[in-house]
Amino acid sequence: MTMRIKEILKSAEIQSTITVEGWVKTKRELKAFSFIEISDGSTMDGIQVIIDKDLADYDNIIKQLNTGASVSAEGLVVESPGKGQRIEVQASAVTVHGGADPETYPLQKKRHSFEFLRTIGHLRGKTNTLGAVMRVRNACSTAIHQFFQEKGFLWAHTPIITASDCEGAGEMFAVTNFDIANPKRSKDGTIDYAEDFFGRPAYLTVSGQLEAEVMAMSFKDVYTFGPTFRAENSNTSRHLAEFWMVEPEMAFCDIIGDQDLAEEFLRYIFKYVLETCPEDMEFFDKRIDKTVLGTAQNIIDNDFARITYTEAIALLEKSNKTFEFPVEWGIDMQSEHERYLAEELFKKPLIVTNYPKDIKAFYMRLNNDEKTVAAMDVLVPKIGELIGGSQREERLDILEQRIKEMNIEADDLWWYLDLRRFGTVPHAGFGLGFERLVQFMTGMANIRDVIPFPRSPLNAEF
RNA sequence: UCCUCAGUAGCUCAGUGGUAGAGCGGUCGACUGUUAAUCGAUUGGUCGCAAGUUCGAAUCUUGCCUGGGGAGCCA
Repeated sequence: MTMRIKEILKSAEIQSTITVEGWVKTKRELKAFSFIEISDGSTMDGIQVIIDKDLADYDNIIKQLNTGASVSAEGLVVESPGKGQRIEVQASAVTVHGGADPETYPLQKKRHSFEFLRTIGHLRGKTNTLGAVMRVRNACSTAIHQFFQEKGFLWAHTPIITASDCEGAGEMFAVTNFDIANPKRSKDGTIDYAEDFFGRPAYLTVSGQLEAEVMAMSFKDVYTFGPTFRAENSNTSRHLAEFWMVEPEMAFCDIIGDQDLAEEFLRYIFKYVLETCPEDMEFFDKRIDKTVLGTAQNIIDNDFARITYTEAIALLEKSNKTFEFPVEWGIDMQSEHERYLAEELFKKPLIVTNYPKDIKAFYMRLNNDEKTVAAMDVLVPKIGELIGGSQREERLDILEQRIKEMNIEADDLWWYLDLRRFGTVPHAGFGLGFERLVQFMTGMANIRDVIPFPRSPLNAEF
């Protein structure tokens, strides 16, 4: 295997002969020779290759080496006399694998809008910004696994297809092998799901949490990291129909331990990415959002603010700001409220805990005041809710009571309730929207630009 | 789904009732160890789609489609 360009730029020895493989970023033709900049996605910078006019078939090769063409170039590594790069390659043999007609190749040597790049999703990974995004995204994934593995968490592969429609986290996509124009029907005309593949209605998962709880009851500390699906007709810069979610779940853990983990987790990831992708992070800070590096450092250096929901409402009430949605105890906080707290008041991530029970899910642990539950949201500037978690209700009688109050079908949850019958224990966990994390970290304004193949309403082209 | 703004050359946009424009890109040439090279010339259009008003519509009206921003829902 040949060296990646990142390695070549870092450690190729002067006067050694190497082979560069990649795609042409720019070509600059001079009279006696040409400069070709080649990149392979391993790093932001390309490598400069000099092709001398003496090279066999020079005119034909140069004619093909337009932006986007694929090429292998063998040559001698030399110190670069020009500014802007330490080394360059004096080509001795060049193979063009595939040209890219400049009349029709959509990527130009200039800035493109992200809206336009979304229309050429199959090519946009070749751009500086999307390249940097994908490398940071990769580093985030690695950091997540490394963080949990170092702590002894078990990576639990929770199902993508689920038959329980009681997860309560949003609209679901149906999964069926019926001919949807002609599904099997009962005598009364309704669709007969007993005849469907699973013998019952099935859906794409909206959360792996309930299954993660199952795994935590055997393995103590577990996490999920996989795709999640929401069918809401939601069109915003922070929603996807298919996104990746990270969900740790810890037995013998309360809401305080949950918050501690969330904070340590985010700090670890930011640190890892700053160490492994410094050029990409500098690029974001310089070209995308000037607060990127400051935000990262802020997370690494400072504790998150921690307040209760009740305190948050009090802060909003005395803020003297007029909100579109009026503030009073019991409301579900709106985006404008969360953003005020995170962006203006605290100017850093904050964790809000102990929300009113009526606005939270059935599985969250009821507090002693019997009005609030042990929920926690991590709110960050610009994104809003990055993490949502809770201590889970481990007491069977109270959980059954809550399920009844919220009119949820308890029969479907028999296995979930069994966890409280057989060796129940206080436990807690949270869910993190992976793309929101990448968005927050890179400063990218639209979540569709931090995933290679975004899925959103009317968008599944690539 | 709601509110709002937009859709004109490959890209980014100007043109707001009277002959469709600029910059970038592409092409050709010149020049130069260049680096989003530079300079000159040149190329390029079903003005989102459909209907309507008008002597005349990119421009005004209506409907639809698509995209951006915001909201809701959520991670």
